[in-house]
Amino acid sequence: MNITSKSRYAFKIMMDLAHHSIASVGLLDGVIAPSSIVRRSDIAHRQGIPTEYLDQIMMRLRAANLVESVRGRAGGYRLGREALTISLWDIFASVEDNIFPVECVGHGEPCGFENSCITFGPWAEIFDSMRAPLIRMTLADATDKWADELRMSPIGGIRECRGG
Amino acid sequence: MNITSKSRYAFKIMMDLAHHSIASVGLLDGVIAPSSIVRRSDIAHRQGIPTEYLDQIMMRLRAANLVESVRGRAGGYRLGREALTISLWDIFASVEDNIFPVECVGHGEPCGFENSCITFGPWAEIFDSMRAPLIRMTLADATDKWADELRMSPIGGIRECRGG
DNA sequence: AAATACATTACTAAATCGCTCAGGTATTAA
DNA sequence: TTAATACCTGAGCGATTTAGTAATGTATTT
Repeated sequence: MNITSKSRYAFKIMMDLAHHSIASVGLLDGVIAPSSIVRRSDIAHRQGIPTEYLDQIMMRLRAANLVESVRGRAGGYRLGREALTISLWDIFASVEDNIFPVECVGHGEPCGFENSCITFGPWAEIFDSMRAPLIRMTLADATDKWADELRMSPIGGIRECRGG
Repeated sequence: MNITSKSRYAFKIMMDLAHHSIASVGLLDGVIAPSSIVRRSDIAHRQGIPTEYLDQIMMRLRAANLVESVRGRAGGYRLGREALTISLWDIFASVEDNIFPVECVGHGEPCGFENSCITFGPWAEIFDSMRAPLIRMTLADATDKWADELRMSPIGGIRECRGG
């Protein structure tokens, strides 16, 4: 399962958006207000992502309907649907080019050696079992479980953190 | 979880050795005969791995005690311990340089932004949950479950299969 | 119309991957 | 003893991918 910086950044972006969606929920009793729009430059600054690189990642997230964009002067981004319905697999798969490092799994292109390859059978099960927890864990899970860590300062941020 | 061709080859190698270990089991009633020694050139030929590249992978597998080598004219390799005690995680981790694509997980080196990083918490759980099935699945599981696919012709093999 | 946002394509330096090459050491059958 | 065959090690290299820049264009709002 190939997870590159695109996935790391995409995850940060979605967590940032989810955090700001939460902040705008429940303004009226029982009413979910529309998620507030977050400027891309704010996300880029807070999460330490080069703005132009963030654009490329946003393009993919948008193509997968994971985010919605609002153009114009007061534009920005918001979540494309509820955080509860967005899995980490959705996020990673939408931005990675080759999330399956084994050709015979995923693309569906037969390599022609299915019957003689000693490891053809196992790989499908291996990736299924690795993908399962990613499908199970949602963006809402992540924001809820690590809510304490979501205290993002409006300025500053975490530019130098190359990990998460 | 980075899985490159080193893992793919290593998996093939271990499956090949496991298959030939099985073949030498039970020669005497209730007695496990020592695993037969498999020549590296045979493995390379059967599994379609460049011999010199196989050497490098074998070096790592040996360092992790996943294989034993026997030097000399009739030398070769055999499993370092029972297939039942070798997990896929053991195999992949032994040959991959950067199996964790996120720096703050695995190496234990703090990046210094643990308290402000929005995704620091989730990554540890994500990788734990992806690693778990790899730890759970053993080489013996793979050989048992896909025993039908283990009919390896002594000559020929599966050189061209780039996937598994 | 100016400001600010998003959209898109092309390009590139650096790192990694997959593999080759060259040479070495150890062991044993004959 | 010696030839044969195995394993061991490090350097190097082209192709690919990654991560990020740059330049330019389009859309919307104040």
